[in-house]
Amino acid sequence: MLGSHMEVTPVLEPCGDADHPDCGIRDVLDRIGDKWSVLVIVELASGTRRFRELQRAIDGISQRMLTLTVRRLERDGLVTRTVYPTVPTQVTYELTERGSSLTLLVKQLADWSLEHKDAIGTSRELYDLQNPEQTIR
Amino acid sequence: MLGSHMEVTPVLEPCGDADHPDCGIRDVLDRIGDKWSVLVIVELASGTRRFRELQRAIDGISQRMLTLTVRRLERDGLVTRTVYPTVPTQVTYELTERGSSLTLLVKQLADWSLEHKDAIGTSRELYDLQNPEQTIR
DNA sequence: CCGGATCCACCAGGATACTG
DNA sequence: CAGTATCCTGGTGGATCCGG
Repeated sequence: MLGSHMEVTPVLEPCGDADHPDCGIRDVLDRIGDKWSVLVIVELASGTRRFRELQRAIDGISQRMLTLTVRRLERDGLVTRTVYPTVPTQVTYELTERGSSLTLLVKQLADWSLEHKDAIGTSRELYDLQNPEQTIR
Repeated sequence: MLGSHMEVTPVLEPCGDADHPDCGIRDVLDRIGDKWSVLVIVELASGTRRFRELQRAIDGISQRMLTLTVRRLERDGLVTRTVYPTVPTQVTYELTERGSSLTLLVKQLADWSLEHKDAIGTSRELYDLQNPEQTIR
């Protein structure tokens, strides 16, 4: 304990430097940090959905991005894709158990956000007021 | 309960559509879903850090991105920035209480990732094997 | 040491048209 | 209905140089 600065309770392991190149956090964020993945997961958390149902449920998502998003989730084993040989084609998506375990995390995120949303908004207004002509955003 | 498909326990509220435009999850992800924010938060979770210390601790981050990242965190009230009128300038960054509350979330993310990392890797290999010539990633 | 200012490359993601 | 194929643009982030 001869360090030059105060250390606090190390709830988190160091990561991100050359010695500890990967604490795993970036993995999750690369998976759910994109624009649509969480919304798909949230929707599927309510039950099995067809392609069109997902697209209608998620406002603003393009056909292309829904396809890409759902493919990646399938590749990671977070959702299953079931094709029924009907005509026209019918495809359903469902969370796997692994995917369901993610919904718990997502709920934590949502709770934290709702809890601090207002305060953060206030902080931003104050910051922008005290720092005019800033390009931060 | 006359719906056409099975519903599961609604641990998560619906969100993302026009009726429920915002469940708040995107807010958090816009804040910590970027390339560097979490790493900065993780590093600051161990204690106060100077600008150079942060840059050395976080492998690969450019000066510009560290500045931008830390500014955004400051704007949101997640870190405090303290300037000491020495020469050359000395600046320290520290997590606020709000920022510290985020480290709990980040830890959940890291735990989930480490727990499922291997299985996801296996799923991907299997998927890529069964679906050659794919542009998914 | 701590940045700000510029320039630039890349790619996530939108729009559109077409197919089984 | 459930995609695939193309084209195109805005923004993220890297590299570099400069200044207090």
